[in-house]
Amino acid sequence: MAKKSAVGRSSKPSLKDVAKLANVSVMTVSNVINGRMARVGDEVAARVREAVRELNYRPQRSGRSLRLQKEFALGLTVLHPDRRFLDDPYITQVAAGMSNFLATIGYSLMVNGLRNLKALDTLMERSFGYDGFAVMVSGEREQRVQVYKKLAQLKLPMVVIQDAPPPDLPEVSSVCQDDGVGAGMLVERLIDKRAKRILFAASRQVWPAMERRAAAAVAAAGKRARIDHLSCSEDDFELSIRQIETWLRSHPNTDAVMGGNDQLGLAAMQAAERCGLSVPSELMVTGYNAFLFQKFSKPTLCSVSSPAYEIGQEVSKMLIDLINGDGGEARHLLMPVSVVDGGSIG
Amino acid sequence: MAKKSAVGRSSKPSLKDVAKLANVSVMTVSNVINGRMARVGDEVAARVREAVRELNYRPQRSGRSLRLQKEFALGLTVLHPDRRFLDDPYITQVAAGMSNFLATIGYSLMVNGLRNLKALDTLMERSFGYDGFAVMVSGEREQRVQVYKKLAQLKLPMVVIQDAPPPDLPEVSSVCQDDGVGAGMLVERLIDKRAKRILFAASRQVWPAMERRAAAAVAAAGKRARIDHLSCSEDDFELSIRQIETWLRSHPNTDAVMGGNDQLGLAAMQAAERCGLSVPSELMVTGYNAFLFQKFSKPTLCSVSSPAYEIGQEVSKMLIDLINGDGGEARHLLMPVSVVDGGSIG
DNA sequence: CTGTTAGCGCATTCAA
DNA sequence: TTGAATGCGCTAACAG
Repeated sequence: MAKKSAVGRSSKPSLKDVAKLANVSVMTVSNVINGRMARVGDEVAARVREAVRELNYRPQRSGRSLRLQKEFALGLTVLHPDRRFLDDPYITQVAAGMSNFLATIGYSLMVNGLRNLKALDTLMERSFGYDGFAVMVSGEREQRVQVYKKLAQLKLPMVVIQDAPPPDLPEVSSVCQDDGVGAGMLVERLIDKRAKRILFAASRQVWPAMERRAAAAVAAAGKRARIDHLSCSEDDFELSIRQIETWLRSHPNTDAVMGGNDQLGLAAMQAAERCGLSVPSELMVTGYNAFLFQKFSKPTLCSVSSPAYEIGQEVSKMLIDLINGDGGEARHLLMPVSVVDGGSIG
Repeated sequence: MAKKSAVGRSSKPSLKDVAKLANVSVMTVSNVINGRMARVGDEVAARVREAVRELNYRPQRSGRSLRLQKEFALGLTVLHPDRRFLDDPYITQVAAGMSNFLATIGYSLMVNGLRNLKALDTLMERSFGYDGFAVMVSGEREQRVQVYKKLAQLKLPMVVIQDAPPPDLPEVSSVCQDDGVGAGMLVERLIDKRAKRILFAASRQVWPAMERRAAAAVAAAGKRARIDHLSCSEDDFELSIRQIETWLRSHPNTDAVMGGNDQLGLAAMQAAERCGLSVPSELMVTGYNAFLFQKFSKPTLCSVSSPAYEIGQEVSKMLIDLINGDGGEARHLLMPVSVVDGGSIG
């Protein structure tokens, strides 16, 4: 008497069930399902399709994955201390871009929020359900590098979003938007309008892209204008306003505030109002990324449009190429940006 | 000579590789990995762990899934015509709540945006990588019901978010926030402040929750106040403002505008300003859901706090229970809400 | 054109 | 305490 494994067969129908009902072999069913019609006669195919419909059969991913050694999914991993890691519209747009692109090729998107390095360790001990992943990391450069190195140990195709991979990981690709140019264009506009002293208001939680924007602003200003820096609480909007307000009161010769993103730009608008400064005549304000918020103020915020959605698409394409072995060298994509006009600079 | 299958073994290490290196059987490795220490000697366990580290072994999900007939993942499916289906902060919070809860039990979250019914058909033909899913659907009730019925054919655990499942699907659970109470409380406040005529500004893209808010407002007002309705373009903020502005100009006796969400509340604030109406003395304004936006206006928007994040967590728990067979009857959870004060009603 | 065989990685069962 | 056998659902390769 043969030994019996105790694995209950799935309640879901399998190829075998369909094959039995249609009176064909499992391979024939597989061929029909996967559109290999050259290998199946029309009449048989019809019978198979009928059986599929009758049983409400749908291929099971785990079997296919095991056989083909592919998970047919990509991951999006975000390292951010706030539990609402998905709240940032930037991340949201990247996720939508990835999900929509992947849907066209039968892949899925798995999202992962990690609040700290410990969560990363936990994640890494587990098995993964994807063939490659994109990663967005907040925090200081040193910590970010640590994260990238750790993730690289997974030996999975990986693309870094909005940051430069560390130099000792030459095989890792990246996609960034051209924030150097974006911030530079904003500074030019402000200087054109005779700004001599500009405050760059960043979020306290460091994002690499915001650091780049700040650095680019300084570089673009050169000796023509002075750029000050302030880091503001990110999750407490009221606090951000007060921090900028305090700064404006103690530095009354400030001509403009550049927000590291649109939220901070909006905070600056309100800070100006509390100081009795009219925008743009007495204080100019800019934002960055121009998602939903950009139009929420009056006058509307001058900002820079972000290709975050397109970044999601490009990242996905790069990962798919890497998975299929068409990757070649690591690529570093720089997506163009453009200024979105708004009354906040006149 | 034995036939050889052409399936290349994975480049990733498997239990077999670890077993060979540690000079034990695969089962011993499996037992160590899964913490079944009662079945393994300490010395052997240490040897296994060393081998695991050396090979950088991580269990492969596909094998485990196939064996246990579980995918260890849940899905979040959103039906919304905009490609930026994830942009709404509501969805974002639900996703974060799900993802964070699932991370604690070793599950993953897969997100799916569907722009129309055709995309739904495409999705349904494919194999799934999850054991159950939550669904948020926009559109008219009739279309929504059609979607729920179709999805129910998957025979997977399913929970509807922010809508009532159709009566002929008694096995489907749901989670809603108590928008009847929320909208009612807002109306009470407005009537307390002597509002007689109130405009409810909804988005043109129908969401069931917004319909409920509108209906609850009418019910709460009774004969004490008149509730008018306006549907506004959702993605074009400037257009929303103009639509509300037009309405206010032609109905000067309006006392208050209730926005179906905070974006619409903000649009109403700007429309008021364009009409020269001061808020709240000449026109009161409320929003709904109180995510990021609520504080963006001056005065801040009176709104209703949404437990969207908690909904994400509850939905996940319900789905996990259903998957584990602890489900019992269909449950219909109603999450409490509370009013968030703001200067926009005085 | 259709069927048979084999094995992907894992965990349950039973034997040693 | 450890090992061997078995099969979950699927598809490449080959045989008929």
